[in-house]
Amino acid sequence: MTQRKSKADRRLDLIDAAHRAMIQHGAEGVHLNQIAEEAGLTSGAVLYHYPDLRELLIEAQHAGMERFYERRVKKISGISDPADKLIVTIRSGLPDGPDDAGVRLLCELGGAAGRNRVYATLLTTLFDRQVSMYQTILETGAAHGVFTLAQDSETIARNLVALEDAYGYRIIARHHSIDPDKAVELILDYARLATGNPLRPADRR
Amino acid sequence: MTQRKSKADRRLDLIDAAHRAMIQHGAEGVHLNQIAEEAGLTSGAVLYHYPDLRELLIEAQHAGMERFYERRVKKISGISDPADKLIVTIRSGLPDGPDDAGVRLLCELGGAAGRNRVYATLLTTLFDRQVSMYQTILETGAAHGVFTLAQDSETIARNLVALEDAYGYRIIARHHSIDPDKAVELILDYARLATGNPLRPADRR
DNA sequence: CTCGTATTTGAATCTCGATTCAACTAGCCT
DNA sequence: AGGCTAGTTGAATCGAGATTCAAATACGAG
Repeated sequence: MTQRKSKADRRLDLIDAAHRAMIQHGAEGVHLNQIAEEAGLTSGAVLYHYPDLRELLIEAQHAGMERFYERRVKKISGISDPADKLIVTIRSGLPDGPDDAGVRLLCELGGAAGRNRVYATLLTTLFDRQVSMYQTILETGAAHGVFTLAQDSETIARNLVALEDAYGYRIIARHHSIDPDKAVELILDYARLATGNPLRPADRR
Repeated sequence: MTQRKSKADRRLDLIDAAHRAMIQHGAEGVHLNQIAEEAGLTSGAVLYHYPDLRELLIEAQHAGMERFYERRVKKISGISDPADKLIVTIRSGLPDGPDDAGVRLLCELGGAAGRNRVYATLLTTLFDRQVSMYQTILETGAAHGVFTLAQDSETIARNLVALEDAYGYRIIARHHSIDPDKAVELILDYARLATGNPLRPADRR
């Protein structure tokens, strides 16, 4: 028999297992047995901890989203120059490539949000948090005089997050001429107009 | 017994029925019986025409996408002023509201595209066609001297389509402060920077 | 009008995943 | 050590939906 764990520990394991299973089989198409296998348990054990599967799936989505956001925050935390920060932030919001697991899951959620209010709320919250993140960067840059905002910071921030989202979908769908680098370039083209800053990526200065 | 139809006619009916069923039950969650009911037939009859259900679903998605695109083309076909045309085009790419059936289906597809190459291709094609549509408008406007493009037309066009897509998702997810009007405003804010044209919506001139 | 066949039905069957639950056991408590 | 209990198993059951197919029938051809 698999090693036993406390209820709390096991639930954390299961959230993780469900997350991995969803990435492989789709947010909505995932099966109980796939989650059980991913956790190294049987379906009965999963049900013991989560009699309602939907609850587990929601927690797993929530965790995945949190992870995505935290990683972005961490990546930019050490950067002080607003222009650099903006560039790195844009890059960190895009998938690494068509197989980026985290972003793929977010895309799946986007599709389900039309039918599922909980997912819709999760995504809306994530969107708003990302907007705030960008707003902070934009306003800091404006205060330091490196950005000259052509529009109010909320408008720019929303458009930046929107562009990120949309190009994420394109990359996941394997658009032949839009890869992560190209997407960064496209988004930066907007950011340059909006901030009045040339925003040269670090490796080209 | 339901009225009999020729193979070709019935297949058209079924594509339509599948489209309606997908809108109600989700692009991937839809069931054979739901399609049959929508078509006024039994499941056996559906299978008779489409032994492989996936083929029907793909054709239905294709049809839905075509319809979406054609409607946009029609809406802007009578407009000659490039600024007006741009504004109307932007509006026509957004859902009417959270329950807009056509756009909801497209959103579902976006989620599935990560796992399904056919859907990915369909969406990529749609994206590129929309980009071309915008490029034409932008370059016509530039040629007439009403637009002063801040970037090459492909960049602007791609960003416009991307913004449209992303705000479509937000609207479908019922973002509390982004409705179709607000989304148009946000996209126009970018379009103004990119075209150098004030782009006043018709009702405010 | 009648035959022949393409289309449709509906009931039987199949499939597969969810759900239940009695039995089993790992690990804690005393 | 021995018992207690929470966690886990696995086999049985359930159920929803897909699939099959013989029978029924609408409709066109001749």
